Amino acid sequence: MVWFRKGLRVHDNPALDLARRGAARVYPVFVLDPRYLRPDPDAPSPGSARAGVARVRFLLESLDDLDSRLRRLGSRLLLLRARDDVSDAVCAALKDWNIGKLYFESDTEPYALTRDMRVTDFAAASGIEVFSPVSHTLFDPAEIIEKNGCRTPLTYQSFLNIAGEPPAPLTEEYSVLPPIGDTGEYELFSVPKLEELGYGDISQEHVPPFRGGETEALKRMRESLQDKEWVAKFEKPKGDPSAFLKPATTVLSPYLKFGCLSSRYFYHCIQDVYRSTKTHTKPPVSLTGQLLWRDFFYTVSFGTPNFDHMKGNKICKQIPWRESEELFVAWRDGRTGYPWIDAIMIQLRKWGWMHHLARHSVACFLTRGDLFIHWEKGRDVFERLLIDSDWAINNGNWLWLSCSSFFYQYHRIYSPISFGKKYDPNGDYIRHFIPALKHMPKQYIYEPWTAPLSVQEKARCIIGKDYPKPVVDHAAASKECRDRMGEAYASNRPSGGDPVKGNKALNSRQRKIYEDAPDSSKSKHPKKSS
DNA sequence: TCCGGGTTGGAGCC
DNA sequence: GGCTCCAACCCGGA
Repeated sequence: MVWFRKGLRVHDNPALDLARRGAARVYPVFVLDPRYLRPDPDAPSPGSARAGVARVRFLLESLDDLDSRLRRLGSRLLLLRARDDVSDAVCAALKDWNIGKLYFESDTEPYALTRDMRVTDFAAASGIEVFSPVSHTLFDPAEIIEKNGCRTPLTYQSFLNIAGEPPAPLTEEYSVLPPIGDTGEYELFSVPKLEELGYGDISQEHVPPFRGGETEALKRMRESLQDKEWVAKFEKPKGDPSAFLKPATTVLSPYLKFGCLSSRYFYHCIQDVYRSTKTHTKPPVSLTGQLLWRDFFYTVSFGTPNFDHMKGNKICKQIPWRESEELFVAWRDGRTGYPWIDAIMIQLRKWGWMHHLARHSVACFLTRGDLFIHWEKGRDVFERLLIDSDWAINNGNWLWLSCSSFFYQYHRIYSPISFGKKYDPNGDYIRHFIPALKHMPKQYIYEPWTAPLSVQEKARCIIGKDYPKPVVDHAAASKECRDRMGEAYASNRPSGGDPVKGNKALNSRQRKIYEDAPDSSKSKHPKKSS
């Protein structure tokens, strides 16, 4: 049996390749997970508690495509439906079909580790051999950590220093797979339509411009790599987050997330392009650098207990984030009154994808920039709605953007007004995703509350009625956030609670008293005074 | 203990 | 578009 979970592809699929070499009959299985798919009527948008309909749609398209590709090779996808736990369904099929060898791609996410452990325990007890190759990432996270003296690398550079060159992908193409075995009494489902999954009326839901599946992934990759100069000059931080008709990146992330595209194959193809150009950019900003970032976050997340939480997470700054359901919901639903922020959140809701820097803008705004709301709240929204949502990368970037880990320059705050304006002064991106602002003149489109009433009337958009007033004043809110971050950092300093050391840092209360003192401005380094 | 480096800030200047 | 300054963070290596 080949058990598909991620890795929804035929190319560079070591689990599938090992299975076809090792058996006369192969059962390619995918189990629909009710924990992932069960409709949640209380969710803020159609879908399950874990996934919005855009990502469910992408998954179903990917399964459909995988099934067609397997059928072309004389096989097919055997789709099972778990009643509750996926591992139970796999174990039942292993037993009922009398399987001798089980192959699946290794998955390092906590949910997957628990699920897979149940299956491997059952297999061991039943005398079933298990093969679980690493092929979702360039490297094996466990191996990287071991090479680093059993310490998890916590900076990109230290990760690069030990990573080296990734293994080559499997490139052998084959025209036939062993046929499927006897499935006995099992009812074989075809891939369901989204409409059949019980998400209610989804006819009004926007269909994202990205279609799931390996076929689409390979096509998209080839199109991206065709422009060799673009590939060679790619610098991630220089991309335009407001570009939506033709995004500034490859938008291969959803395909990498589901494994429709092999990261090793993609890396290999980029290297091919580099060989044909005189010069090319390098990590961290280059295209290969992006794949290495992905592996970096997979490695750190694997080596860090409670990576997806602030509490109990050793690498995460403990910050007293503020509770505000009202502000949180305004952010989540694209009603902050800052058009740049709201347009991005609406793009997320509709497309399940936004440019990386757009994600930065809204993540900074929610956390350390303006609202001072917990990054875990934002993480949950992204995790549910993004079609490329990936546990390691999503959590890693929320830690980054909230200045909780990896990145600490909390005084660098994205302006919800000027950051978008420098890429898109006319506000076309905003006009596209927020129709209410379509006729707002460009000089007011990023700050519509400053438009005179006559202008608002002419644009048929009254602020406070047709489009919300800003929920906070950015200048004041960001100043307050900076102060709060400074206090939180002071409390996090290891020497903060140790009275023995002479150079102890001031805790937040002491610091406040110190800074309120009349002549505090004379010393630039209060923490050094003893 | 010091110093250089850190994928992606903003504002003002040329 | 690129430079500098702003105010100042943490980490890793020496």
